Amino acid sequence: MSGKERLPVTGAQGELLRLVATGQAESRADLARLSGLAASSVSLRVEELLEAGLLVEEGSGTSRGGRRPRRLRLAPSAGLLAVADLGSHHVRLGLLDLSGTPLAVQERACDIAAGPEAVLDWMADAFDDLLRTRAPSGMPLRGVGTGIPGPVDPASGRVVGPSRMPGWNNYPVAEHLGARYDLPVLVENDANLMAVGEARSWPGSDNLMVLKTGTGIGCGVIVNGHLHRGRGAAGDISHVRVRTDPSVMCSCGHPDCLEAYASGAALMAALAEAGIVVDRPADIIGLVSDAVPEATSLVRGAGRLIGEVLTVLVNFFNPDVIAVGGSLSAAEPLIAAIRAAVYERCLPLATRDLEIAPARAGKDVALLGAGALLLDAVL
Amino acid sequence: MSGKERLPVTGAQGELLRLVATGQAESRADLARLSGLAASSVSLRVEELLEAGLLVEEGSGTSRGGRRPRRLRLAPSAGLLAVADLGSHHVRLGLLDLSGTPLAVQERACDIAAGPEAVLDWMADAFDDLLRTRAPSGMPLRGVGTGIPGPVDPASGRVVGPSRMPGWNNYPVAEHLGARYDLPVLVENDANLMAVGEARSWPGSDNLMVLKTGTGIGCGVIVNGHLHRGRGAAGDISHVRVRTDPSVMCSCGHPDCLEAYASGAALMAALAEAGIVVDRPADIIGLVSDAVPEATSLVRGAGRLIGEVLTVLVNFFNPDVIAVGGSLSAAEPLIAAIRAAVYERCLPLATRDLEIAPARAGKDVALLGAGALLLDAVL
DNA sequence: GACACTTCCTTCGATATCGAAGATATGGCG
DNA sequence: CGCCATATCTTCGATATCGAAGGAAGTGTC
Repeated sequence: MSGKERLPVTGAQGELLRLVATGQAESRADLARLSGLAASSVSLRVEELLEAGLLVEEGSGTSRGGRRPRRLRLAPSAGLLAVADLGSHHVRLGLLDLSGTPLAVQERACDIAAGPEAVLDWMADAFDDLLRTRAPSGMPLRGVGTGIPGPVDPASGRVVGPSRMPGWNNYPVAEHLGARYDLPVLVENDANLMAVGEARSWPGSDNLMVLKTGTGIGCGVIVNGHLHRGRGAAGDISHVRVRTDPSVMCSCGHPDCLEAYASGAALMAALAEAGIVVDRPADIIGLVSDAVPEATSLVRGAGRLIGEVLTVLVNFFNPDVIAVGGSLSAAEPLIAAIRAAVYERCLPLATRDLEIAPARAGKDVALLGAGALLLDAVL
Repeated sequence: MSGKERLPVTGAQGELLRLVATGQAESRADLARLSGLAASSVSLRVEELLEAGLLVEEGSGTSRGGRRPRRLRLAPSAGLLAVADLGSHHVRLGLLDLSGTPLAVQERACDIAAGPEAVLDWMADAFDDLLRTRAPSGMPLRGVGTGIPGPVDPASGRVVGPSRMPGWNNYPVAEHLGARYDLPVLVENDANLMAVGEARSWPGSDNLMVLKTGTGIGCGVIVNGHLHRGRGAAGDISHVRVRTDPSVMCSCGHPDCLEAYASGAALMAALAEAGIVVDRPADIIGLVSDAVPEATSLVRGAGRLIGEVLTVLVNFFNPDVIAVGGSLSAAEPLIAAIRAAVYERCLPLATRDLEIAPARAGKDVALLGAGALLLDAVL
């Protein structure tokens, strides 16, 4: 994160604007309740925001037994956020309004191995392209953010020791983007962005684990409503040792990592050994739907291993929700096996109200997450 | 937690008083920096607190290159907290001033199996006794708190499904104490209190795991400077399945729990099989110091198992510090083995700045933790 | 020891927030 | 339909906070 606030708002105004943008508040009364400010102060600030053209009043909401609230919304002209989710072989790009609603999203092929400068410049060109062709004119860009498929040092916005991003190690991504856009810039691990985005689909739940099951196994953690970064690598579960019979060496140099057995890559390798060749982890879903026994059995085994790792974390962390996303999450046996392992082995107190479910937020989760985090930097 | 604020302080005053009480601030200038209030506002509030007799001005601090600050301290007459740490066979009782400094501490035998009403009434009698004999007269009691060796529902102050506290299940501890003292009452799991107390000895570290190695294995978690409770059972690591050869059934009904191998109770049982009989887990320390090979080997094995469980949690949670306390923590091989396992197996990013060390805060940690949490309810 | 510089704390007018009271709009009920 | 209860929003005087300016009490330097 870098850059400065760009919106002409003072202290309390930003707080109010954020509450409206995130959809938590729809009226002055909501704002008073959520912000803790007096109703009269809210009215004054809202008045200023209306005059500044950042908020608009639009019709009225539903009555809660008394006078109907006058509904407040973010002005469409308040601005845009440009966000991306960088994967190993493709990137998802989007324009969001300040409330985090996507105005335009597209997916393009992109080889991350081309190196940081090429990829980031290409990404920025793609942003400019989107802005030119898909954005209503006169809407200012307020922030830029991207997800990275590897560890990111949140303070510096650098990539730190990525395993599958040759040439990116220690590259100052935020700085590079900041040089092109004089705006708040967000650089964050992709699983973390997914967690932030997914968390918005679980109102009322403040502690979540969000799994990303694809080629690898990622995980983002929301504690008390906020992304937990630890020292920058928090949420990793893929290099945990699992209990298995044959010993397999993981690319990280340790034996028997979860990733070496339960990741999409590992499943594809195992299928290939059985003579079934697929291109992408997502193709495994089709095999499972078609009831190909090898695939189903492998997926179930992966779920069991993931579940066993989760037992430790569920006892320790006591989340409200474990949301399973990523390309493998559509496989029902996967989630079923995870549930079985967790519910069997964990403390009753820890699983009493625990929900283990497929992710709800759809393909744009990471973009939504980037938008949510960027909003904090912009307001 | 229940009861109301008792101190006659309004909003900002409480915040300032807390900063002084916790030792974070010693002067008006400190208060201004830490509270975010303007220096002028701080002066006004401090003036009121001085007049109310809650703060006193006492000499001057050391210069930081300019005028020396006028040192502020909590008035001794501001009040007292009565805190206890209930164990299976003994209880530690203390009186603290509002800054959390112990004025009197004592340990008494006490059988928790006598049931909640008997134990709690006995505890309250002991508090009254301490107040009568050890407290300067005229110092009002401001809050009461106790640690419980089992899970506590933080909202209701009830014990929930304890394993070694017959008769306590679902008992409303906070309510019972609240009926006797019309004051803020705190009831919390003992490992959690220990974590809160220990965290104060690690300034600058916001994410900690604090282990309590004794008869059982407890763990408290501090995330972002605050105790993480999850749904009430967070921090449990004792019923995690470990990789061992012979299968042993744990009292919880599952095979191969960490507790069944690495707890003080398990070590004592294993020593007994080798013909070495000890009374308490703490006695094992002596055996290790005397280089009794069976003891050393067992302790090292326990450390390795604990360390293996911690690898998962370190990768996931990325703490700054793992502090190891409890009666077994004085055994050097235990911590050495934990360190070895964690540093060998965890991601470099997660262990880069991780400190694994014996707990620093001494025997009164839990009492200090209770004081720290109570302070939030009192101010 | 005079001087510049730093930090601490207070004074005082400007500004932001509060809270009680009232104005406005709505649903429910006899 | 009239009236009450409820909720939303505004008005306005009281209060709390701020911030700039300045006084007080140090340190360090020549």
